[in-house]
Amino acid sequence: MTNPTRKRNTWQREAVRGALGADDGFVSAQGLHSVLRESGSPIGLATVYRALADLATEGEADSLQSPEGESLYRACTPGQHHHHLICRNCGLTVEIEADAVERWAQSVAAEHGFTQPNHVVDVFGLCAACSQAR
Amino acid sequence: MTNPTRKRNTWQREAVRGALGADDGFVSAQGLHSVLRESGSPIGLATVYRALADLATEGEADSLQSPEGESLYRACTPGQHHHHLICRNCGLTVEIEADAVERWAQSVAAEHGFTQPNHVVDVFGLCAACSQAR
DNA sequence: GTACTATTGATAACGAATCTCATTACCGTT
DNA sequence: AACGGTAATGAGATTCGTTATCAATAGTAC
Repeated sequence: MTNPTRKRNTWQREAVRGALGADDGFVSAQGLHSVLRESGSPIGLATVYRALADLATEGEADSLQSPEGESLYRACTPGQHHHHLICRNCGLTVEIEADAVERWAQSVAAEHGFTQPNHVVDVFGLCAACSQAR
Repeated sequence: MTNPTRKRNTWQREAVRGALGADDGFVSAQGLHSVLRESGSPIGLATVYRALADLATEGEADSLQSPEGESLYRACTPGQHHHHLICRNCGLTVEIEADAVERWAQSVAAEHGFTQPNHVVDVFGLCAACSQAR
């Protein structure tokens, strides 16, 4: 049946995946682009945006909006649904489990007749280090 | 001591407050501006942005980011901390209590040494009506 | 190698939100 | 009721993150 080509492997996508995995916090598309360029890669900005969007829809990356409205991305272990504890000063991120919250969101949605709940649960704060530095 | 003037009452602010209270879902600044203009008000867009930002900091309005990154506002009863269940199709909003989630956010932040937790807990879904319409 | 076409990337376009600054008008004071 | 200091307004310009355009490039199947 000559498997129809659906996705091609390019060094650009690998570069984005690699750079995303190398960072342990949330990064913006522009930030990631800068990092890649500074490390010598001639990758284009639009490509970084596209790669990140793809990774996010494929479940290989988590995405969220910073309080300022920027889209931020972070590599994650696929298949796992989890939330984050993020330092609003240095960007340090801790993955947190929230089974209880999952169930709560589901039930609260169902209670009011809502379907396809898509919850946003993230905690921004100051990490221990940044707290002390003040 | 001739109490120094700090805030002035203008019909523009009242108009924004009124329009915000008249809507029972979350609205964008631009949306609210359109509504006001269509109802004959010559209010300016920048003023709507400023009024909404003020209302939000004064605790008279809740604000959140839509999944698309837009800032949305909604009138709320001051002093009460609550979260929302929002229809991503029609904007219908239900205020939900989440004491359990409050405590969870606090404790999870403390567990990891984070201070000043500022959690974002909102559930987007399809309301009963919009679910049926599909 | 060749052909087909998904992907790339420089740049233009878009849109939400903010800034500028001259004008307006609120409000305490006279 | 008029005055004056100044907060507030608003039209337009500006910023900045993100997406669209489209010709050129480069995977992949054959």
